[in-house]
Amino acid sequence: MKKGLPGKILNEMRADIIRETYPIGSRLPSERELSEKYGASRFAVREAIAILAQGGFVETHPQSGTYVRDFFRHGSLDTLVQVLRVRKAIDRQTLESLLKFRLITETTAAAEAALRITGDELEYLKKNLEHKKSHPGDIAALSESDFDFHYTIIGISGNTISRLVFQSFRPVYGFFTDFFYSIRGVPEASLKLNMKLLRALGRHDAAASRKAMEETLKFGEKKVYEAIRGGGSVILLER
Amino acid sequence: MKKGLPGKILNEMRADIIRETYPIGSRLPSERELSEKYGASRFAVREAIAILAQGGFVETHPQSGTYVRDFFRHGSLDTLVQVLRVRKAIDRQTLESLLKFRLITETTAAAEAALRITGDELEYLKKNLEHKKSHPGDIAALSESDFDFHYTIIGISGNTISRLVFQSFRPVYGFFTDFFYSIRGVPEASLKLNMKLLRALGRHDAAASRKAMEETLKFGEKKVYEAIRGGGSVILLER
DNA sequence: ATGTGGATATTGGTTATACCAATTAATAAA
DNA sequence: TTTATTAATTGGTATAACCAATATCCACAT
Repeated sequence: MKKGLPGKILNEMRADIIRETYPIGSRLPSERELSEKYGASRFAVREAIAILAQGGFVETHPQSGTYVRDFFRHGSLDTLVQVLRVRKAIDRQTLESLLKFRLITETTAAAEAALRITGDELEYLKKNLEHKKSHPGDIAALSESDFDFHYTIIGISGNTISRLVFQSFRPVYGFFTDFFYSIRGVPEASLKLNMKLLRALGRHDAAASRKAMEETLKFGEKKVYEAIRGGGSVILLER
Repeated sequence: MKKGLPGKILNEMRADIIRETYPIGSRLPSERELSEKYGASRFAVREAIAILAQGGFVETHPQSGTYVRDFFRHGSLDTLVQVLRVRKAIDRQTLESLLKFRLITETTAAAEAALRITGDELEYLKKNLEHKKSHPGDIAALSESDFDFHYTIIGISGNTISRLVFQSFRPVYGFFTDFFYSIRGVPEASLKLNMKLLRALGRHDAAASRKAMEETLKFGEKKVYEAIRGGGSVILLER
């Protein structure tokens, strides 16, 4: 994250854009006005705008103004993640996309990982689950371990693209897992499924690993869908 | 892409970092030195550095300097794409990752698309292939149509994540397709496979669509691997 | 009343200069 | 040799100013 004064301005402006305080297509106040509003110099504002432009949130027309772009249309994965961060909500279609995406990429990753995993890597995953086991009530610890567990398996699978995509979601991953692990019975059941997966990886059994990952993810899907049943088209991610 | 003077500086500096003219971990020259080197003001340099920092290429330590980060480790998908743009080369592992990734995501997308595709969308894809057919020798046209064809199908599938990931590769997609369509016999064979896929989509046959997409992508893989056989660990993407 | 041309104010793009605070390097003192 | 002090360097920030292109508005001619 960007630090300092320009970083503060950046965050505020980005939030204003995402919350549509500045609607798509509208013109932002001039740099001079913005600098006055934020009590900062024009350059702090310019730096923030430059980064917003890079991120696909605005586009600048010299001698005319800076305009809000359709960031859903022109944005990247990082844009989506930033939108999720600010809104702390996800629409149903994007949630379904995400869960389906995880299913196909991570089951494949598990199968690949089974063929490649080393003793050290097995040991690392084992420690990860032990840590989970020893912190049954600590949601934050469970969340962090969960990310690490899945990220590590994708890393072992060797697929650079999947790894980078998964990495992109790190800033909002906790939104989902905090919610998930707060559901009664989930930490225990989840740990059990993780251990099943770990054993399959230890046997270098690709088919069983794929199956175990599928079970793990489908269990997660099921619990999440149950919890948000009737939640409308937009699902809040805040606790 | 960033325009103007800061944009020029940004591109040069990013290229220098990616080419390891400034090695990972090293300190960049001071802002004052850089501004002199590029014949620009310190602010133009600062704007460029701010964007580089946002992209995970550098990190700034006040009163000490700006240092090159390990952008492969901390970077996102966009980082990888920018690296490919500059290097015009891809290592074997990343190429394999990319092809495998496409296979699992796009076969699934084709199956989903078959269930959702509308008459207008079918018509659009049909026109796309007709355009391809009428420009048999025009590599640039074939490349652009190819991206559009696959991107449209992913869009129809409704998976937002897959769509955003595919979108991220747009800036370098041509590197691959320009190479691909230059191979003798490929344009014709590829078109034939695309048409088979289109027919399957038209019948709303998910299984056949998945199969046809698989054939299309595996044909591409095969041709690419044949062409780069013995090409070492790094494959050049330049023509 | 309407359309047109041109003066004027506004906007982003860029530079120059300056000061601060913290870090680092050089230097002097113990 | 070690420590304490000083000086130079660095990124962070602000003010002021000018340019060139754009948008706006008003006077003028139709």
